[in-house]
Amino acid sequence: MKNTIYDIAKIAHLSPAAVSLALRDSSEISTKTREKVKAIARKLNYMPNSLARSLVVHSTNILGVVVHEVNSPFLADIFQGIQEEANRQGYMVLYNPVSDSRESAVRTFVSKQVDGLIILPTSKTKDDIEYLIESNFPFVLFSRRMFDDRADYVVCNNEKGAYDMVCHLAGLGHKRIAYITYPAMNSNFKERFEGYYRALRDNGLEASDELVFLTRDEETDVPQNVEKLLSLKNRPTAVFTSGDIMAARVIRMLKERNIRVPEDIAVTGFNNIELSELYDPPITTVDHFGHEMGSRSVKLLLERMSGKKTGEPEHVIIEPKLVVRKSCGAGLSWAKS
Amino acid sequence: MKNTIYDIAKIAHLSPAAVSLALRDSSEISTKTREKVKAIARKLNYMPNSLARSLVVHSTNILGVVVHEVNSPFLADIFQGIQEEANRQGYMVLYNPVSDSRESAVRTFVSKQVDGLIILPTSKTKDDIEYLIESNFPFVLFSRRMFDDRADYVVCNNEKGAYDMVCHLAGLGHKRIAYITYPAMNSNFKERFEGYYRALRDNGLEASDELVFLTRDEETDVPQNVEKLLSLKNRPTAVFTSGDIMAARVIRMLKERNIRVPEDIAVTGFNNIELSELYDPPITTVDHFGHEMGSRSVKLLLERMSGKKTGEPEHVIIEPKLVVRKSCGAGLSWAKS
DNA sequence: TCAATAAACTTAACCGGTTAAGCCGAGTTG
DNA sequence: CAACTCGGCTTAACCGGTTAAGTTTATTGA
Repeated sequence: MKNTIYDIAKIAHLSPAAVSLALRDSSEISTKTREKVKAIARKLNYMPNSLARSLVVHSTNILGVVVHEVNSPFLADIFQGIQEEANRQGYMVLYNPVSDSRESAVRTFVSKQVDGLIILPTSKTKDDIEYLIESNFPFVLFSRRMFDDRADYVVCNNEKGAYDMVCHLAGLGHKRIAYITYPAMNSNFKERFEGYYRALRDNGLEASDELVFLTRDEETDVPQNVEKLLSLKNRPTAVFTSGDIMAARVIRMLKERNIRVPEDIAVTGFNNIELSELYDPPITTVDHFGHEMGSRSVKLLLERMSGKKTGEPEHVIIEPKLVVRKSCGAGLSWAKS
Repeated sequence: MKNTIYDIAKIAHLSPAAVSLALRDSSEISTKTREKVKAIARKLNYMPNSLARSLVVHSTNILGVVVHEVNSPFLADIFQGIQEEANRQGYMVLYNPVSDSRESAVRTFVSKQVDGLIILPTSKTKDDIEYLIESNFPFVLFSRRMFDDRADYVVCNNEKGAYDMVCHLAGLGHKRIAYITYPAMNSNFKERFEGYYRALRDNGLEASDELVFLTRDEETDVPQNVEKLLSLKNRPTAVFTSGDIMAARVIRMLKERNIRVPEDIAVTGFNNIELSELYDPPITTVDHFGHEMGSRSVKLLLERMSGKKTGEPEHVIIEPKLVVRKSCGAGLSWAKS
């Protein structure tokens, strides 16, 4: 059942090398024997063993993806982008052990001889990335800025995204704009903070600590934060959140308290995950172009792997786009006042 | 930079075989040399080449996953389950080319020498599965019933899920229960149909063609179907949908027409994806236990691979669970009438 | 004390391909 | 007609590990 080129060679009265060449359509073999070889291969249901090939050609056509949080919906379209681009270019994608604490996922990947790595950098991957840089192994980071001067990465311009969103809210007439966010534990959230503050400044709006709400755990902290927000003497009329899921949670919580969204309070999100379009009301958000982020990551990685691109790390910054839907109250009469 | 056991052997004045044994903690090697070898390996930053190993031991510790629709949210928790269980057992997961039409994903996987395959069967995979059965390659199907007598699979009891849901709606007092669904193109949808009808029968309710709405494309067909549904002379008071996303779409559409959910019309879904808990109102649905489906698939596959399980194909049927939330109107007073 | 046994390695074949180098006979050229 | 070219194939080394079988030395048992 398991046939090799040796089996074919025997039947065809050829050397294994000839079979190998024939199967790969080498011009060194006559058309006649090529056909013969292929016919036999077909008859035997022959399947080449990629391992053997990879071992000698030093390439597996596999890309590794390293992420520690797998099920984040904001990763969904990024993965999709990675997949599609990788497949288009003839690569398969191998995902890392989710909770593989025994051993570093990166090491495992290198051992498996993947041709390149696509990594969502976290504090956990720091050592691994150092290792990759040292060993000159091709990789690209995505979604977060890290190792700025030493690594390729493709990220979204989070500062701009947040800035645009808050400007949009300000443009609708909102004076007090709250911000509910994850703590600034990585570049994404740091930059969204900066965008938020810059927008407030540029629009002459007050920036106050009481308008910023940190949530570590969505399930428990969001309710608390919403309560705090509502109890403010001068209640905000808009709340920008650093994620669509968070926005959805906030919206529902407000509605449960009979506060209308967007009529009483506008709520907006970030990322533009599938949910935001489906939600009621549809959530105004900023599209981080995850699909593009994924495909660009792959493209950049492949360029680096091919050796065409050398030297300075390249930093791809994807410009996000404001997606105006209902939850911000755009077009409502009160907003014009 | 790229070291092999030969490099280590040279330095340690040993044979490559000894190094190989030492690195794998074979008892055939003295503790002293083992330590020496490991020290050298560490110093050289040695990484074993899995390909070489796999080539001779005939195992890659990689599982392949074949799906044609990648981004379905109902796959998210299944994937998660597959990942986690696979990793727990020391396997990595390789995903198939999304749109790989050039060549069958299954063939590619077999060529890459994955140890086993987890397949969401569709009409496209029919030939591939025949091939796998013939060549006695270990695989397991999931989510859909197919090749009943010849393949292992793990599926959700869709008939029961639909039955329970419709019974629940009937129990709330609904007399006319509509069903908006994808066409019965696979076992899942077929079974949900059966469950729907059985529940109607068992509750003495009318089953009429005008209550069943087929949607092929959610974006375009759902609005149309909702219109049709609303224009029915005897308007249904509940609509069961064959998916949470569909349910969300229906709910929003109804609300846009100022029809309250669940007060005017109850709407329920299927699968219990993340969205359904977040939605407003939270969607009553049936949990298909995707995570468990994923992990059970892996477990079953590994049993088959190990040779411990032989003979008759095993069919794992996961019992779904009704998840009552708000969208069905449970607890509302009108429902009791 | 000497064969038998065990411990600790080494040798060499092997996994299933690829590929550089070599070989051979037919055709071309000077 | 010798020299050369070249198409078409074979040989053999190689990729980087694993493993069965063999070797050597120390240990044990009778």
